[in-house]
Amino acid sequence: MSQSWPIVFMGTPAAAAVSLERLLEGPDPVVGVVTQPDRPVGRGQKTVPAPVRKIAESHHKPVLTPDRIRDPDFLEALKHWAPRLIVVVAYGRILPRSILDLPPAGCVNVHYSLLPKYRGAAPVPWALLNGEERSGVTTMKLVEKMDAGPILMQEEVPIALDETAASLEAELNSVGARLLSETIRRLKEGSIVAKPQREEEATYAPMLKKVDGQIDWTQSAEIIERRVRAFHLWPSTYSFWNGQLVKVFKAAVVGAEEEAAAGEVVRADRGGLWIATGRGILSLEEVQLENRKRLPVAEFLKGAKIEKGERL
RNA sequence: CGCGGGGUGGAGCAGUCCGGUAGCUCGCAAGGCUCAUAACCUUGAGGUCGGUGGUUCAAAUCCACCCCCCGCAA
Repeated sequence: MSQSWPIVFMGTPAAAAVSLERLLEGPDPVVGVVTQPDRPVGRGQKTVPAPVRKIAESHHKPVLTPDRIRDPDFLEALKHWAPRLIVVVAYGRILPRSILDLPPAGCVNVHYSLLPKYRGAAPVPWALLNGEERSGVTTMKLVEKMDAGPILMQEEVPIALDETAASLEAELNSVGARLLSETIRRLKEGSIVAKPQREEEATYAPMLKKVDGQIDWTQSAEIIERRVRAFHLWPSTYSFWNGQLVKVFKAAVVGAEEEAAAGEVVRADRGGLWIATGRGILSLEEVQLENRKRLPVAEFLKGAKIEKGERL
């Protein structure tokens, strides 16, 4: 009954690449892909193509990487592709009205939260940081205001007690890819009624900064442990010892009491590496010293002469 | 040419500046103590010190090049 819809995909990071791969399986043709220009990345400032670009090129799809989203030449090229629908997943830029209005079926966005909660750039870490019990994926129609468009479909994902940003994002990637193709299928058959978001319930998940990862030991052990899981992918949770950067990749709240100042080492032996916090004790379980490998704390303690009473 | 750190017995590290018989905390093996133990005591096995070349009477250590790993940055 419904014919196939030519689709243009816009996205950049690995999370978006998962959705793109799913779309490439059909049934609708991906007629073009838009992603951010390659940028110098990593040690030695090598220029590496964005994940979405790699996928697109391996499928021999035309790719555009406009420096400026309002570039007239880019808009012309987009029109030339004549998409019926544009799919946007973590493209990294706000789209102007000229693009939103271009495809007859509009623009669909995939967002990793249960909108209207956690609008913005970093919904995954913020959900973990706040100790949420569930997250999810929402597909919506794009409007000019960020993540505020009417909801098409939504699916919940429970958050485990030991969930990290990495594990949750992986889960949301696969749910998101599936929900996206489901959303397109139902859009084509006209069986979705877009539901406006309840503005009064909106919350925001702003982009993280590097310094957000630095541990404030006066916070409670429980909160710090959440930060470790929330910032697992980026910016990672860190502190300093002897002037050296120490990243914490895994930690646990210890059910014990100890008289010590926040940030003081209260134990560093076979039993583990325990640090006093503003409330409770945090056991560091996987750490990485600057320039060193990431190690289980038992290994770390064999080489590092860290002792009770020192401060982080 | 973005900045910087590191590769030393199975693991994590010290030793490198000021060349000269390889050390620490563990692990492993055997024995001992113990009701017992991840505890303690003895003894032991295990290393061409990332690779190649150079300097030197002598190189983990100095010089050159190469390989691999990592922190910052993005």
